[in-house]
Amino acid sequence: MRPRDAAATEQALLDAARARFATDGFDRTTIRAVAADVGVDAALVIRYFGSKQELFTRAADLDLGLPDLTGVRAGDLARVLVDRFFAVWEDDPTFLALLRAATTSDVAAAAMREVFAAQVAPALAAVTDDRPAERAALVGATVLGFALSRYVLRVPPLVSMSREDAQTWLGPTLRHYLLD
Amino acid sequence: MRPRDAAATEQALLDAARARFATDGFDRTTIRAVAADVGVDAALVIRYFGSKQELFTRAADLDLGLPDLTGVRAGDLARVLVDRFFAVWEDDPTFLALLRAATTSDVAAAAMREVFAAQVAPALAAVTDDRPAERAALVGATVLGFALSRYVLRVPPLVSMSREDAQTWLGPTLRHYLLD
DNA sequence: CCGTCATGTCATCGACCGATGACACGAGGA
DNA sequence: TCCTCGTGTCATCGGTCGATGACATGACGG
Repeated sequence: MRPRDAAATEQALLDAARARFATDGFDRTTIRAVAADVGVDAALVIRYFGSKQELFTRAADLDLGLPDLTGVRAGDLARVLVDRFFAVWEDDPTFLALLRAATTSDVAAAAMREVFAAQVAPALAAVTDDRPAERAALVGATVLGFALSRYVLRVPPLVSMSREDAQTWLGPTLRHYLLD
Repeated sequence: MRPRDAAATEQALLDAARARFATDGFDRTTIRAVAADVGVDAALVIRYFGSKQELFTRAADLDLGLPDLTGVRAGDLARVLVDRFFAVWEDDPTFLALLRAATTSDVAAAAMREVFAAQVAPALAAVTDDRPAERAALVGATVLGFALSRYVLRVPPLVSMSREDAQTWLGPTLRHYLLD
């Protein structure tokens, strides 16, 4: 029996929503399904979050956890970034939810740009001061393209690629965008 | 007054559907809207294509027009590929429609994989015979990430990037994936 | 033991969508 | 001229969704 605990219920709804948004995208995710996953009535979701859009905004709040790259040696950059990549994409459905939603929702696309502007660009600015926004965007595009192909499109050679191989392939690309 | 020409009407519906799918994605595109764009009744769309899914499949049939890369010098590879990139993404809404749909539809994702397998991989196999599938997938991921960031997410530094700059940035990456 | 309020449910609304089948129109041939 | 058939329309169905507001329930304090 679920205890009558609003905070816990709200958290459970956010978790369920993240999972649904990640696998189904924004449009195909229904408030009814999220509520059913948690075992409550759909009306409760609206009561807590006001609207489906607001539920998404709350569920897709994202922290990439990028470390301070100041002083990281050039040779270690790729390893650090690719490690973060796998942590963010494989251990947490949030980014996948955001990506799936961003292709059909302006609000989600704006949220994604905000992640770049607030987290990626500042972190990478510690590595270079030549056209940092452009370089950060290219790194972002690289990461998104790899994630899209591997986790969404499921292109076979990328699905089965080991983390080490990913490191080996992506490393020189990331270094090129950041340092060349 | 539209002449009563089934073939022309069907073609107009396919064009309108491509445009709608490209901007709105699969779910938000309605048969009613496509029909209204052409000026016919929604029932006619169903009569011609059977279902919305089938309409999409017909509309998203895609030809990348990749040239034969045999004998293209390494220094020219990037230019050729980036040229094709812009032709495919900026002059034709088909790929954008496929990309938007692929993030929320297994059928569209499968269609995208098919494009890789049938067009990208064979074309790039002419350049290398060391792990060609892996290399082609990485090139594809690069291209998709750039397109996603530029045309869908509209990340500012990429939106305003000139073709020449795109060439300069992406060139070494593509060469790395194809030749290193 | 009772009342209150937070927590959660139920019934329902209005809108929209994909799809169906019957019907209208109009050009071209017998 | 009239009939036929290709082309397109109309009315409608069944279903789903987000959202709303009234109502139920149960824990906790007095």
